[in-house]
Formats: sequence, C-alpha cells, structure tokens
Amino acid sequence: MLTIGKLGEAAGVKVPTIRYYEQIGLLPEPDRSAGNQRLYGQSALDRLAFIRHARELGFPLDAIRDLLSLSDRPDQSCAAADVIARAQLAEVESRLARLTALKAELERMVVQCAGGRIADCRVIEVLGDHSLCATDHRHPESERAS
Amino acid sequence: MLTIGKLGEAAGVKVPTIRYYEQIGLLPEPDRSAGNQRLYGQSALDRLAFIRHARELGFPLDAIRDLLSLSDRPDQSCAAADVIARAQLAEVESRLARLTALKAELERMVVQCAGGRIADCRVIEVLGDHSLCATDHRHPESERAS
DNA sequence: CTAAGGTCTCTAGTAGCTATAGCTTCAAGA
DNA sequence: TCTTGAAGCTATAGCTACTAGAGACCTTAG
Repeated sequence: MLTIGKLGEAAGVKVPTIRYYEQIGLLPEPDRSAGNQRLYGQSALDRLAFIRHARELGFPLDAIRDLLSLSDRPDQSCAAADVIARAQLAEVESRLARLTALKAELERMVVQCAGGRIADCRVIEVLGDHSLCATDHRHPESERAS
Repeated sequence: MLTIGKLGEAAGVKVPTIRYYEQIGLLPEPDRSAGNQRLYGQSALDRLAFIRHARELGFPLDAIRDLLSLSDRPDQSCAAADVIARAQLAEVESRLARLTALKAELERMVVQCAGGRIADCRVIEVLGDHSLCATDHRHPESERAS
C-alpha cells in the first residue's frame, strides 16, 4: 500500500492534485490508515497514471472522466472512446492552426521593429491597428504556460 | 461619446469584459452621465482596441499592461516592447512544438482504433500506458477552447 | 523520546473572463 | 405623457485545473 506521497511520486502527480482529483470524484476515496492517512493500492496507481497521461495529451478532466468510465466497462464498444479522442484531435488541430497564424504575425511584428523610439515602433503600431495584420487571428488564445 | 454597449460593439469586446478591464486597472475609470452610466471617448476606444488586438495575439494581460504604459511614452526606446513581443513569440513557438507532438500522438491513437470492444481499444490502452507513445509530450497543455 | 518530515483539513488564490440577481436609467412608441 | 423593453448599474459567484498557505496531526529514523 502506498501513502499519498509515494503514489504521487510513482505516478508523477503532485500530492495536492491527487486530493483534488479525489474531491472532484475522479479518484475514489481510498482506505485510510489508523491515523486517518490515505492508503492506495495498485488500481489507484493505474487510474492516476491514466489520468496523468490523458492530461499530458491535453484531454480536459470531463473527457477523462468519460474515458475512465469507459475503461471500467471493457466489453462495450469503443466507439465512444474514439469520438472523444477524435474531438481532442480536432481541438488540437484547431489550436495549431491558430497558433501558426499567431506565430507568423508575431514574427512579422518583431522583424519589423527597427529598435528606435516607441513612436516609430512597429510592435506598438501593429497592436493598435489590426488592419496592419496579414492574417485574421480573431478569437483570443488561452494563456497558460506550464 | 459612447455608452459602454456602443464601445463594446465598436471594439468587438463584450460589456462585462470592459467593466472587468476597468476593475483591474487596464482601462481608466471613464466619466459618467447624470444617471451614473459610463461614457467613453475616442481614446478609450483606441485603448480598448489595442487591448483586444493584443489579446487576439495571445499576450497575457500583464504584458498588455506593460505595452500600454510603453505606448503612453512615445519618446522612449522601444526595446522593452520588443522584448515583450519576442517573449510572446517564444511562448507561441513552444506551444506550437508541444501541440505538434500531441497531434501526432493523437493521430496515432485514433488511427489504430479498430472500432472493436473497449478491452481491445488502442485509445484506452495508450492512455493507460505512456510507454506506448512515440513522443515525450510531458507537461500538460492548458485547455480552453474559445 | 524527540525531531523532522509527511499528512490532514480548510481556505483562498491564479487567468481571464462569464453569468446571475436585483436594481436603475434611457429611448422610442402609443 | 406614459409605458415598456433594452441597456446600464453593482456585487457576487462560477468556470478550469490546479497551487499555496495555515495550523494541526501522524509516522518514522536516530
């Protein structure tokens, strides 16, 4: 049996994240030790590794929830899993397209910057006037590095 | 003078978003009408359009705050603006690289799905076992469509 | 037995909004 | 002039997926 720290280490997930997954019902409530500490077995480790891997592939937690409940019923058709994976692929592709356009626009911007005064700066100028752009890049991009 | 609704329409920004920008100090508090409604002039429209465009290019609000204060001092060097834009470009490039790897992995996954039972499903199988992956794709990707 | 480090619960914070509730103000039609 | 509906106001809570902190308790090595 693993304590929460060992489990996190084994799966590559931080301890508060595990407790968070339990709280939102993604992981079942584990048994507790006499001193009220969580104790996990192999199945919890498998499940957590599954979640982590799906997160790395960008699946949102709701999709992961669905995928987990599918994997709990191994005799059913995997069509539903396929749908979820394809949706994720489509999402990634659309984000790729947008980011590619953004990259082109940002490159245009920084290349044109002559390094003079703000008043002449292409960066500031382009930001102030969308018509100076080559591409459309409408709809903001979510921002979070990791 | 524009009401908040007209301003939002003109700049392509929703009304609550404008109030939010004011609240976090990105837009100055505008004059009010006799009935306490916000009234905006041209400069507010310019500023909001700048913000919107920078958001479309993926700049985080903190960076936009810096860019705005730079554009308020047109006689200074634009080096700082250049730094911010290059940082954003680097961020976009790193996200592109990650998404490209994800796309490849997801494609591998859905292509291999033979459409049978869950127990045989490559989608579920691959998610459960990272060693089946071709690429590394560690570190989760932020999820938010828009 | 003690000290260090892991674990417990609970709360609040992050980014960038969006949504709701319950109210007031404004503009146009009858 | 009255009315009605849209648009505005404030304040609060919610979204995703965590992360950070406080203050108390448990466990284990020396």
